[in-house]
Amino acid sequence: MDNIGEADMKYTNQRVEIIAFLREHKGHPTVDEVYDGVRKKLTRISKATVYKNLKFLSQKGLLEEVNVKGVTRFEANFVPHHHLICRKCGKMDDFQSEELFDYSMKIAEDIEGFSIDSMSTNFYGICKQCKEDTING
Amino acid sequence: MDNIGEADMKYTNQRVEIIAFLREHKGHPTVDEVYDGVRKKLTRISKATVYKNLKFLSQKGLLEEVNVKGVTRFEANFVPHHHLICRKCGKMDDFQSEELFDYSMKIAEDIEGFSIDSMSTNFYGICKQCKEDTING
DNA sequence: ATTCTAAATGATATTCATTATTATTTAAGA
DNA sequence: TCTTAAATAATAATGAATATCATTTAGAAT
Repeated sequence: MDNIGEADMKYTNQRVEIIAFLREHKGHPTVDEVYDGVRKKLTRISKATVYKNLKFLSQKGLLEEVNVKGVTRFEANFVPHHHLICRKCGKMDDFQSEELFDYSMKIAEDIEGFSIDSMSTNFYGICKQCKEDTING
Repeated sequence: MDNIGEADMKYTNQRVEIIAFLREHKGHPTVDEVYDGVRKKLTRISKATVYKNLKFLSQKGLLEEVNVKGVTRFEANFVPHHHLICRKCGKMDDFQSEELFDYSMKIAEDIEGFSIDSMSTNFYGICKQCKEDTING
């Protein structure tokens, strides 16, 4: 079995496939996208199982839940990273910057009343595709 | 009438009160909290009107919509700021740092394919209250 | 001030993402 | 292999958010 963590839980095919799918698809899939993807390998999986496991695995710290424009998405990328979010289409890309991470965490040291353990920056703007769409009508 | 922007729209009592409420309550209220608050002044306001206006005013750029732990919240704070988010209770506090804003936007200049116009940092950790609750049982 | 009308509201119905329920199945330890 | 708590599949239930539509109103025109 592929090691997907040491948490106290059963390593069912459903969980293994859900995590594998998210590791192969970095584009912050929605529940339905995970469901459709995993169903190619486990044709009989229930959508309720996908919902329960995405929530369960997020609580266990094996996944991360994000929300853009009211849509819930999931990712399994645990290298500290930031997000580029398009105001128009809602697309969310990852963006790596150790420099920004380090700087931000240093700022966080001075914050009182909150024990900060991680951070992530959201950059907002318009993606290349949407800009082109606007120009071309 | 208090100036709440120059957008092309009717300045109804409902909209004025919703914006006023959010300016007086910086704690990122939920739809229900806005509804309960505004109802003290406009007892006959419909919750559908609150929903419609929160969405409408967000699209007009007069409010901002945020999501924590699957709960939608709104704010009217347009001074650039960051968020302190408690992993346990979901509380979201604002945190100001012009320094961090400037640094991040400078990093953003080098990003290609996205025209960045704003940013906000989310810091994750445990708030004072939750830490005390953990210690005291 | 009065009239006019597109826009907004209130009340309610509807939608649909998410959660709960429950009988059945299964992972993993004895 | 046996045992059992945990997980799954199928489906029902919930509830946040949206749509519908008759009524009202902000703001412009007369």
